[in-house]
Amino acid sequence: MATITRTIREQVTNQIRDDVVAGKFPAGEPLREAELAERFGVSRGPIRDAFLQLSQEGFLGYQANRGVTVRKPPRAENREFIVLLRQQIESYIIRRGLDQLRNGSLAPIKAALNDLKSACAEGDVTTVAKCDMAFHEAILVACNGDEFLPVWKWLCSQMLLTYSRLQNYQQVYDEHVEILEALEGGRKQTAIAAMKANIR
Amino acid sequence: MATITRTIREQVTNQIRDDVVAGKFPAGEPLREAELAERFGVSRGPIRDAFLQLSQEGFLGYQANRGVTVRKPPRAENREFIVLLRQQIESYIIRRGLDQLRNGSLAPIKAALNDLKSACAEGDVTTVAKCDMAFHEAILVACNGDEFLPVWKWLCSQMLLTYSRLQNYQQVYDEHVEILEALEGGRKQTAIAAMKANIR
DNA sequence: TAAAAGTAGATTGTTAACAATTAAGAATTG
DNA sequence: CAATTCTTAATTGTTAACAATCTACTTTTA
Repeated sequence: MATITRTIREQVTNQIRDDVVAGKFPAGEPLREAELAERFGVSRGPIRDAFLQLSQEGFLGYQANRGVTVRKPPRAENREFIVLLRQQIESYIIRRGLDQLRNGSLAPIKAALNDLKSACAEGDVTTVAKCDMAFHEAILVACNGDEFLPVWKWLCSQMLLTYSRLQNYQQVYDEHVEILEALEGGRKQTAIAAMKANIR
Repeated sequence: MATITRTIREQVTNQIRDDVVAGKFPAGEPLREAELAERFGVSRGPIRDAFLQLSQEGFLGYQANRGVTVRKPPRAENREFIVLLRQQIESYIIRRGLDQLRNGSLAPIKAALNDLKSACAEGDVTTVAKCDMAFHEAILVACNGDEFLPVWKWLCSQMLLTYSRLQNYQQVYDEHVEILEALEGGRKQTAIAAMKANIR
């Protein structure tokens, strides 16, 4: 996945996020600073920072003086609406930014697709989910959509809390190939349609 | 405004957010931990936490080892889209949650409206902006929309970075009265329409 | 002179000790 | 016995010292 992490806070944040997505912590149970600090072999500082950030991202719930807990996934009706919002954001960014997309900027997207291919072959749900998001994020960045990354990430977090995706990894991969090809050919409407179909 | 703050991190976060909204820091200029720590008479810890949170909220931009800066407001075209998203979220929450709204839950909304009235009389843009948002937030909470608060707040932050609202405070207040009356009467469509007209 | 390498100061990142708060059970009181 | 008040252990919040990193400037070198 080639994620460069400058600080140990980022490492810890990424690790905890992955663990939450992987369902390693029971939803509702509190996460203890000291416990995780010991597990990672660091002080409580970076752990606290990670908790704070992941609360903002929507994975954890925070209460003053009472710590954090894993958030429960959104109710089905709300999830539908969240999916809709995410579709709209990605559509908007492609519609507005695809034209400025240089050929060189396709490289990160292709790399993300490649990671996704490996993950699908591997067959690990969590990794597939991560690579799936990374692919979409690469598109957003390439289309100058950085401004929307925080909202987009929040929406993704809520979707990831119930990533009950089809088991057919081949199809997951194929859908993304379709998106990339449309982007590459500059076929804006096709790309948007393929992207919408993929987000669910 | 009656905002209870348990920890000094919350106090500091709120204060800095207000100052950013009030335009007290020039956009692009870095904010220094030590400087603000001294100004508030606290250590750097809570300041760092505040920086981290406000970065997530969209007010500040963060770079590892290089601190934070005030974010530039979104470009006009993006702002339009942000407004659209916020309208959709508030519409959705009212549509889905107004029916369950007990009469007792109207109290916080009325209180917020009262605060807004004072702020409009006072005539301070920043306070009006804050009370405006507080009113909408009260509605979202009353309609069980807590789940969406983080995204909603992010969208608001981006709007607040360019709060170039009409100078007519009387109209601002009147628009909100209209919303409350529709809610009170259970006229869902009217409430949604009034709310959409108010968000811009 | 221009580019590269080194250096000092400023700034952020991390740690560990200390303070404040919370939660749960024991003791007390009516 | 039920409700309330203490007490204590666990946990989070805050602080200040220390470490790592970056920035701008100076020095070196071709």
